[in-house]
Amino acid sequence: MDFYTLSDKGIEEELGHRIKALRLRKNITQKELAEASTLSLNAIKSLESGRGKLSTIIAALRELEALDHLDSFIPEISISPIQLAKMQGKVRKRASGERLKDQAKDSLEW
Amino acid sequence: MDFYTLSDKGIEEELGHRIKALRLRKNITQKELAEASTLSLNAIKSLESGRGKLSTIIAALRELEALDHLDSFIPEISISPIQLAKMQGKVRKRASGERLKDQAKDSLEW
DNA sequence: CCATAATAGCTCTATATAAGGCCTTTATAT
DNA sequence: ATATAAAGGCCTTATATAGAGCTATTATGG
Repeated sequence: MDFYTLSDKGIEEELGHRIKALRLRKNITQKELAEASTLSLNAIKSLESGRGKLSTIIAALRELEALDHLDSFIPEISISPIQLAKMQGKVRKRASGERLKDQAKDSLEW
Repeated sequence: MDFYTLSDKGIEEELGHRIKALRLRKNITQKELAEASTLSLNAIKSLESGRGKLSTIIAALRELEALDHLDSFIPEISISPIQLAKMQGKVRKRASGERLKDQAKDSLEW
């Protein structure tokens, strides 16, 4: 699925549906998931409709045995050898240099 | 990385760091990211320290051109042919049947 | 078709995040 | 080494989620 074609709200709903699907795959109720993850029933309901905090999502995914998906969610950034050489092995901790105009931020060399 | 070895808080921090790395890869400041995603500077700071709402994460990832990662975050569930046959082609909308005891929820046939 | 349990949908209160501002710390360019 | 700006931290107010409880709807098993 291409998330770029969806609105933010659309993405939230899609992710909520997927969390619900994970729960149904294990055939457990919202109430059971809530108790197992020490979240409220309301938090689970909200999560499955696409709303919630990161901490809530993580607690639920742990019970659903789906934490491993988080790794590909926001992958570790690999720094290219070229950049590493340019930086003389030092890792950048802040954005710096001339601030770019809106358009120019795409297609950066790395 | 194996998230199951981390605490919920540890996972939150790791994801925050990764979002920060995504931003630095584009060499944009927290302020620029905030303005581009119509979020507050505070929301970006919180996000990079591991706190935030799902809607905030999505808005930020859109600007960071990392929305595609969300697809593997919580993947669509594939229903096994065996289960589909058992259900006579009907998709389950609720958990049902005997409620299982805590332990028995693992290793479900699907 | 019926009984029942799962879940959706609401209210109210408590708590956390979001927004905006200000000050301090520190990475980076010169 | 220094000037500067990015980023961290803290404060206040607004807003959204979390928690608890209740009723209404509806999928599911019998």
